[in-house]
Amino acid sequence: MIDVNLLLEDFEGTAAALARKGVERTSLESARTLMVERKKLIHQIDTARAEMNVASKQIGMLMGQKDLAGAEKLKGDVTATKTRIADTEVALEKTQGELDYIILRVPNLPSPDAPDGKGEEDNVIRRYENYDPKKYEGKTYRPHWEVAADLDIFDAERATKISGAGFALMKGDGARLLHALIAFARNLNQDNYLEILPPHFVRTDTFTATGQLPKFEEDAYKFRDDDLWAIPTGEVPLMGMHRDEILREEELPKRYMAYTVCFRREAGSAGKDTRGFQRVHEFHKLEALKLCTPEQIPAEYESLLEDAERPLKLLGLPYRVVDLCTKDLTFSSARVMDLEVYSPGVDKWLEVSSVGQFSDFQARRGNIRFRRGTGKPEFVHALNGSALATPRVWAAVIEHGQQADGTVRIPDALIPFMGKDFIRPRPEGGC
RNA sequence: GGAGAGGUCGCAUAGUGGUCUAGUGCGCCGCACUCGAAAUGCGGUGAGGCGCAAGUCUCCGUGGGUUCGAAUCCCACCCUCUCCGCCA
Repeated sequence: MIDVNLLLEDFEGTAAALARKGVERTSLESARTLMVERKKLIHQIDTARAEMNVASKQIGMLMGQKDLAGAEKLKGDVTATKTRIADTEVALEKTQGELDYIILRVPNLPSPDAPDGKGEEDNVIRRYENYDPKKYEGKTYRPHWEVAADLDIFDAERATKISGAGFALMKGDGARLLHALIAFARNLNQDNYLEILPPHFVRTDTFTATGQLPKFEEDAYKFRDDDLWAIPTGEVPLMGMHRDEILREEELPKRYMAYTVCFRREAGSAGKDTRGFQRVHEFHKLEALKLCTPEQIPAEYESLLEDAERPLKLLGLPYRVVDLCTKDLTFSSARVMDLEVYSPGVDKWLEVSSVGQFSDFQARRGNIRFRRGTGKPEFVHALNGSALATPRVWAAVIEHGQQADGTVRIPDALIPFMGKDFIRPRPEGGC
């Protein structure tokens, strides 16, 4: 959530920044009015409570002096004050509820550096890497699901048989490729990130603190008998780790990575990008996340972007870096660079990583702070991105490595993790 | 899953209805003493809200309840420890 005090301290500036994300000025004005009302009510309640505390103390003194009549009289006064407090509290609760409703739906302020725009078409392509259009001219590239089906390393029908639509099942070298990709990426980052292997199921309070609820409730898997949710990304447990903590400035930046399975219901996206391996309910991902001070953001963001690009470079995949415009930024992000790999099989650019700055938007929700010396706690700033997301990178390796004879060439960098240089059809009867 | 014990201001502890606006020790910060340090002494030492400020309100695992008044009593839940049972 945003800092609500911004609405009182710098309403015009805040409204202008949020307008770049398409936020209506009227809802912000309502929030500001509610803020003023809220402060007024809190002041009334505090004053009344102070009266009550004094009176209660006097009652204790009178009782000690055996002045029961005096005590009884005061009790009556306190009861009246209590009623008044209760009434004001009801009003406060209502005001707070209305304020929360608005504020929880206000997106993060975009970074001043983020390009202006009205939608996807205004995103700015910063650069292309390893991409030469001529390389694909006059050549036929089959989509990954065809190549994979012929090699029998991916079995969508049986995945559907056992779990329903939207699930993947990998076989033989397909499964091996997935593990190789993850191991490869973990290796690349092992010196710069502390690896965490977190739980995949988290409690409602964690899910709420990291901003998944209420917004993504429809897209999450919930357990029937326990208060647990299946994580849609490793970001959830990683952000949850330091919830309600005050870190020391010297501890920052914290750099974490976590390999997790990610679970998403993808409700409402049926039929969209669903072919092959592009959108599934369960996939594997290595997530990188950093917590830092505001001053550390530029350097940490740059290195995070490099870390997200490195595997793509080493795998020899053509990709481009897309600077998302204000309107295309997600709810909680201030700045995002999408990494999109070119898929020659479908002639499309597919997002494989979103490297984002979230400023203190998430930390405020999760109450993650740090302290400079003996100063007041401040909220930490968060950055995160996929260090490697398997479904799409897996597909890209298959498409780019496909050979005329139906085999798939494994990129050199991946061979040590794959244990072989080609994926070939399995011999009949062999394992 | 069953039985028992317990969760207090960074750590350790005290506190069983009214100077607890939570005491003490350790740690930490400041000052004094010192050439400097140790030791010692004195003072301070959490988070959040409201307020220009003085100040004030809330927080003793969480949420309810009883009471004029709750760390303290009652209920539910969460977590930790010990023992028993069950089980990869």
